Amino acid sequence: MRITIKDIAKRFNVHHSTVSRALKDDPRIKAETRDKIQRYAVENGYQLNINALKLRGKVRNSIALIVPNVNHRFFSNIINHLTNLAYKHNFLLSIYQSNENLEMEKSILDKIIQQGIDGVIVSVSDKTKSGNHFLELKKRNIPIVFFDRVLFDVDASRVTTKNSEVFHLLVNHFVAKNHKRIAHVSGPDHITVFHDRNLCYQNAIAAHQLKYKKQIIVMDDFNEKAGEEAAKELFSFEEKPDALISTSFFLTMGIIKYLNTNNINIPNEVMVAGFGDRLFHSILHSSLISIEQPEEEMANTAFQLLMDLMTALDTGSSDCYKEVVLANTLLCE
Amino acid sequence: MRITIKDIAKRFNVHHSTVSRALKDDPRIKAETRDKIQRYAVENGYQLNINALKLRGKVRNSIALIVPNVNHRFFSNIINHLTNLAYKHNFLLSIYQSNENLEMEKSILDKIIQQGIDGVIVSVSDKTKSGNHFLELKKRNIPIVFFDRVLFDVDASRVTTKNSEVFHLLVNHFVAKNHKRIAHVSGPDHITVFHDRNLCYQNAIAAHQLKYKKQIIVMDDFNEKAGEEAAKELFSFEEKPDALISTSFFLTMGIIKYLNTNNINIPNEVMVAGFGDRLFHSILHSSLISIEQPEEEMANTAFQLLMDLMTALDTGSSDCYKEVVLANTLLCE
DNA sequence: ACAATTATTGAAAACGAGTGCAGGAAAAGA
DNA sequence: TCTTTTCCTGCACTCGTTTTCAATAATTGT
Repeated sequence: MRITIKDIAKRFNVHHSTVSRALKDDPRIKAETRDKIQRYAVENGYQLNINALKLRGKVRNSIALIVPNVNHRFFSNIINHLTNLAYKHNFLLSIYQSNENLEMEKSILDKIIQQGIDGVIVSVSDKTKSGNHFLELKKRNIPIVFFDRVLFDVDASRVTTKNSEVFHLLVNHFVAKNHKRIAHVSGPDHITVFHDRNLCYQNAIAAHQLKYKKQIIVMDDFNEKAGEEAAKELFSFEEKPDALISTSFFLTMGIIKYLNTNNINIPNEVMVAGFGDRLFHSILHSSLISIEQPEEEMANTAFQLLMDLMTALDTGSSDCYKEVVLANTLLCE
Repeated sequence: MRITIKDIAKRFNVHHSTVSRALKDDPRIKAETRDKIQRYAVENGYQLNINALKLRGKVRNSIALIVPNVNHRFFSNIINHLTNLAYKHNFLLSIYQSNENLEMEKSILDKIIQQGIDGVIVSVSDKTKSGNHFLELKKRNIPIVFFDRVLFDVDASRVTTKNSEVFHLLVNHFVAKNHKRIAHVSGPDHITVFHDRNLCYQNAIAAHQLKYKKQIIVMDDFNEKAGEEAAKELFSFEEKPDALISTSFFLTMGIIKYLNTNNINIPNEVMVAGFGDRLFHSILHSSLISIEQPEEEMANTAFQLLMDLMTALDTGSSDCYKEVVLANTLLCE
């Protein structure tokens, strides 16, 4: 069974407060007493009960990371970096997956509040349109950092990426190769990342004065099947595209699958650019163009912003929410 | 700030024990009192402090899942299923990533013990050779279920898969197509899953009385680069293989990349089978053979075994550790 | 030798919630 | 009217740890 400070106290016929002090190297405790208590504690695998500390509000060492799905290179990269950061700073990073499900997201929030989490880094599900359920965190002064898919109706820090340059470069690249019928497979506007990408697509097309403008918005699951169907739809049009931009990795998978099975040549008949995963892209097809998100920088920023919010809590300063916008980059061959 | 039971008590000039009972629908509390307290609690977003309960040992609702890396289809599938199961059973599933790092694994265990986790489902890192650091969990009566990569020197339940049939079928399949120089790219024996696969490879080769037997054991990171190098080594031999079995997804990626860049035709020159991911395999190359692990069944089993261990704790029964071995399956087009 | 200081430890309250037991008030029974 | 029951609520302790304050013992200074 779990050994407590009182067990140790009983063992040496001292008061448990003495043990508490001995274990914390309090100079007031006699060296002899301190040493024997510390030795005994180590030998018997004493671990303090953090619930007792949290009850007294004396500890801040746990961070929750909530993502829609770990099964996604962008998020798993973020997880890798944040895991390392947390380890380095001696925090415990607990990861939660909302499964793109609003009810699950709410349930996770409820439960981590109960557990007494000290800070939250979150990318919301695609069903999340308002941030009401995040207000419970605010009430309890639990700092929030949104990243990638963010909400604007909650006081919190935010890290996002912008695509204005990247879409311009991309369209430039296509046009230079004489591919001017550029289509866009994306997600609905209420998800912030897609909002930006959709807008940037429109702008880039307009800036180059292209007539062709076709956008498929996938509403439900951004999976491989949806990608296949989006491609199918695009190639059922009279004017078929000769360039594709896909804003989600699994959609890209489906698109590639459709193109392969229908013997549509990449990149001669159609050039393809996708958000997501350089590695897979390079294995899948050498001429696939990648739009890369700066995951490491995002993770670093998100972590730093959370630390800032936490120290702001301690020092009592307020109005310390920050917004950081990073730029995505283009990677053609 | 966080509202407590005592705040509510003060508001209505009652004792906090009355509030506690009112919130739990204790029939002894007058309906009128109960209702107004409950209403007030809801309106003010009262959430009980689970640390107070855990301190008294009155609650069991949190499970930790520790995996080497979420960035792996097998593990992310396990995560998906376990997340759903936990949600259904009203548990909080916290996911931790050890980054294939023993020190991190230890640090995670330390911290989740502190947090007061109630049960652990774990697949150990590739650096983990002994289970000493899991004994701290045992001391505290925290039940453990190992899955996939398991340890045998710790009292715990275990879920694994076996490959004896699957390797026989696979070699059969290769031989039937007249591919008899079958090589194996795998990991070191101290990782249980690779131990089984290596053994099954040897057995299957022996059973078919094939002379060709070449095994590349990747020791460090099972990443794409290692796969590329393994393939390079295999094809530097005088007797080149005409069939490959890869036991890790990222190794397969690297192998495919090597084959593609060196214009070695799949499946004519070399047939390839890989553990991992049917979806990616099918996109990568139509003739890729997949060895599929029953993730959903594993997740279900692991969860059930953990529940069993927990109820065993409550009822005081002991010696309830179980071992479940599931079978992997072959998927050739 | 007596006061003043220092070294060392103990006692008790606090954090939030649950619960057995006690007790007062109101309602029912005699 | 008096007793008994029922209803409702309060008290006090518990969990593990920290921390302020008090208290004793030992040591130093004069």
